[in-house]
Amino acid sequence: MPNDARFMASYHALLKAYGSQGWWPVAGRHGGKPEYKQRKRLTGRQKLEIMIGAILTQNTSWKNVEKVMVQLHSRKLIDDKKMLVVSHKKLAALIRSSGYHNQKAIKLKHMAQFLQQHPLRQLGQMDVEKVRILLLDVHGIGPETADSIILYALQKPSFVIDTYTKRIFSRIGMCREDVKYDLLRMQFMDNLPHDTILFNGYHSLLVEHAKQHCRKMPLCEGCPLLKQCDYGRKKQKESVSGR
DNA sequence: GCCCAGGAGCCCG
DNA sequence: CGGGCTCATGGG
Repeated sequence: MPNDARFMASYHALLKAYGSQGWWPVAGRHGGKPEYKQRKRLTGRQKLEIMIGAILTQNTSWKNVEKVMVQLHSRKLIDDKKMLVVSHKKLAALIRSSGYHNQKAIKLKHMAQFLQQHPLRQLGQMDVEKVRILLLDVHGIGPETADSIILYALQKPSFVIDTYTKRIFSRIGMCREDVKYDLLRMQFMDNLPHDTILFNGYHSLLVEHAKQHCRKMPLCEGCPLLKQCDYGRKKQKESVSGR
């Protein structure tokens, strides 16, 4: 299969425009306000925090999740065993502001249960695709959540596809709008070196780009991907030919 | 009030 | 397999 240089080219264009975007927001070890920090090693608690955040942020803005994370910290609930003990009612009430709280409370418990059978230490030693299969088997963990956990918590190279990634790459003409998750993921992984830092940085840049320019209603002015974007070029042409 | 936000499960043909 | 529905809160 030929190597498609456009994947790397888009990365460099985004990096140049937005700069290095850092990692998943992880609270400092004293709890408190989450901040973007580049860490070489993560503690087990930080990994668990990322896994919890990955579930809570499903179809939800991170802003809404932040408040919940502070709550969970102060109740000392960033702990898989405690999460299994606390009642569904109490847990759901605590995570209320992240939305879908009833479903997410169930999902968190399933994940905590999963960690009893497969502790982080064990997952850390496994091959990416193998962990992925295990994670996908957990109720509440779909493909994006699984890849987020693998990439950001386990720090292994699994490319995360989200609505932003699909939106950006379908607009620039590199995939269909309704592309299947696993297909787009494979395209990224077939055309990029499998490097955690790269996958992490790339995905973070896509998030930033989707917020700044490639919104649902796109702001094409000053877009760093304009030159490689079908949609942007088409729009430019229209404005030149009058209207 | 409306729209949207870093999805996933379930049900049904 | 794939489309359609449901789950819920908070910010712009």
